[in-house]
Amino acid sequence: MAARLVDVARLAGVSPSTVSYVLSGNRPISEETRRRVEQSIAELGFRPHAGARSIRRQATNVIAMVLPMLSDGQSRVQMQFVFAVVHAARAKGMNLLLLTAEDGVAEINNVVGSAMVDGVIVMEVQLHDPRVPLLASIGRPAVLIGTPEDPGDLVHVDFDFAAAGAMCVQHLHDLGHRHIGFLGQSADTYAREAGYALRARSGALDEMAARGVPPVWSPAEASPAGVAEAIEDLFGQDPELSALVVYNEQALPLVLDRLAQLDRRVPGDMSLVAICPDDQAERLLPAVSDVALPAAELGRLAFERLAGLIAGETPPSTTLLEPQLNRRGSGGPPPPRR
Amino acid sequence: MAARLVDVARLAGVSPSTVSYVLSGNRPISEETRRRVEQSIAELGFRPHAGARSIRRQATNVIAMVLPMLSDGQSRVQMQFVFAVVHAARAKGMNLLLLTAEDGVAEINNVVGSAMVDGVIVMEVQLHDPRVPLLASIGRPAVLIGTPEDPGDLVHVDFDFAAAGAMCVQHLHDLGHRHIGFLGQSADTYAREAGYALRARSGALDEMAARGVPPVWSPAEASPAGVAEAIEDLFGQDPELSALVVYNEQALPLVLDRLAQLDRRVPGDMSLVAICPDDQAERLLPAVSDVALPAAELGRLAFERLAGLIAGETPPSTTLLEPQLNRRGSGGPPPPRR
DNA sequence: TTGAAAGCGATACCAG
DNA sequence: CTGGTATCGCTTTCAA
Repeated sequence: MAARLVDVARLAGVSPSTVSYVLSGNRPISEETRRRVEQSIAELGFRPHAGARSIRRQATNVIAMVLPMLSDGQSRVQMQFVFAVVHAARAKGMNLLLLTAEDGVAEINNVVGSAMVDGVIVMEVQLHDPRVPLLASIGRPAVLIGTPEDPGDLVHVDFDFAAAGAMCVQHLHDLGHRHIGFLGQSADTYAREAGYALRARSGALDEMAARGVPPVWSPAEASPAGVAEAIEDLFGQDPELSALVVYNEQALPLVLDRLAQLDRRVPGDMSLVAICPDDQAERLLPAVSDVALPAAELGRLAFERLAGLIAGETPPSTTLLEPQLNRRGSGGPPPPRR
Repeated sequence: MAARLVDVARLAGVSPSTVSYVLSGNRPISEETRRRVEQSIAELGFRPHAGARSIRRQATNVIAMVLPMLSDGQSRVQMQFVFAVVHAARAKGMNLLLLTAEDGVAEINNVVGSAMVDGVIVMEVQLHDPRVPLLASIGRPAVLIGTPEDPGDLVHVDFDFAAAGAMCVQHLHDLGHRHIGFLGQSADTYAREAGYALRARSGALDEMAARGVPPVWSPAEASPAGVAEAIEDLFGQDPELSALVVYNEQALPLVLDRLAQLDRRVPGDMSLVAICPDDQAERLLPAVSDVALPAAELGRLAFERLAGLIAGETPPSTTLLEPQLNRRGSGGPPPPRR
């Protein structure tokens, strides 16, 4: 039922190869012939069969992206990665296949092994990630979003989370704060060795240490109870806390709520800096100063690196986006001693 | 480099057809032969070439999902659709190809026309959606999430937004409220005739009318300023408002913030019911009563319908999930007259 | 229970 | 500038 290339050829009165060359542009075609062929293609609504094509070409024009584990649409950041990649891919006429991390290594093997995709983007890579050696060994184009402990030669792009954490502390310290807490991701994020979480935390804690600020931190679940607990924990460690670095996009609004409940005004009693997507910090009350997490940019970048690899280029194996601070209403000088 | 079927055959000392039959199970194979073949497959790490396979089979085992326009990961609901579909698909060994709505009808045509995918799921269908007639005409398996004005025979799944809107009003009215406002989606959502937005709104407004409640509503942008404006607008229309139906997941936290700013306590001064994903309402302070938007379930359902169509079944062309109310802390009796 | 061989739909080399 | 045809990797009929 679907028209095939031979049908087009017949209708246009040319040979199949000619039609193929009109399609690919790999050989000069007379104006007249091209017109007839294109006319026939339109008339029949012909589309080259992707599968048939992929067997002779060495490519499918499809790339795969591996979603993070347990992903039920929780995190905005992850979504932004995905959307940025789809859009970048579609803009270049490529298609995106989504894989879930649950089946992990096996699924990656499947889609690249069966030549379904030309390359793979893996997000949420962990410090010791079994997918990393796999990707290294299959030797097909692959890009990591995130930095494993040992990336080998694998191309990876990342945000400099350590610098981001340090920058937050530095900002608050510069405002005069000498008692700063770090409110981080959920405990199990650290447990599974998510690089971004570990690096942001140590970036912050190291900077605290370097500046003589007592290093205080707590993980936090993104629920009212979890946040309340984390904040209590932080104050327990240092009752003089006058500033918080929050790296937990989901918990951020709850942190504001909780501080309000505790009658700590932001920024009057407590200053805040977050590491999170910029539009998210901007929308809060008060708008929160942040080190913006450039998720969309990272996604776009990851795609570009992958496209480069597929095209046979040799992109830089490491790219680290530098943090930038956006000052908003949530930071101020520490309150006078009570 | 990648092992091919013939390589397996050679190594196992059998003919290619035998290998193929071992793979497909379409013909009895002696235990001994099967063992040798499977051994060879494992040894060579052989995976059948998906493209080559798709040209003889009538299927690719891949389905496409069309993302909404302008989607930058804004909406949780949309994400949940996507994740639900990927997971459902992966669980059945199928793969998901993501398309963006920007390239619209053309891209759908491309991927199904070129036999890249066995079927398509379209989300965020609008009342008059050009993709609907297209899908109807190509006659390939397709499922809509959402209900266009004229779905024809197209299989679609949806949440009963009209009933949801009505249920919210009913709940508040039953609590004693006689002045209820509806705070909806952004103005342009209505402008582009998003079915869910229009139906939820008219469900609510009709129910208000039926109960003698003055029908009051306002669209709202999901920003502090937008929400402030919408709330002012609502009070301008009816200063006696004691309850709000909020159908705007992104604005919901901002509504709470704004009411707090205006010194209206929830639920003391103002009752609230939201239409939004349940976990989102649950996480607020106070936890918000809601009519849960079953995004994940809709996504799963959409996939199942599509899988049915691909398998040659004839699933019901319409499926409407019924709303359900979750009572939480944000609803109470109206305050005594001031 | 197995093998030989004819395709599937498009591409690209070899000729002209 | 164009045509014939081998070929890609797998499936499936036909034959044994």
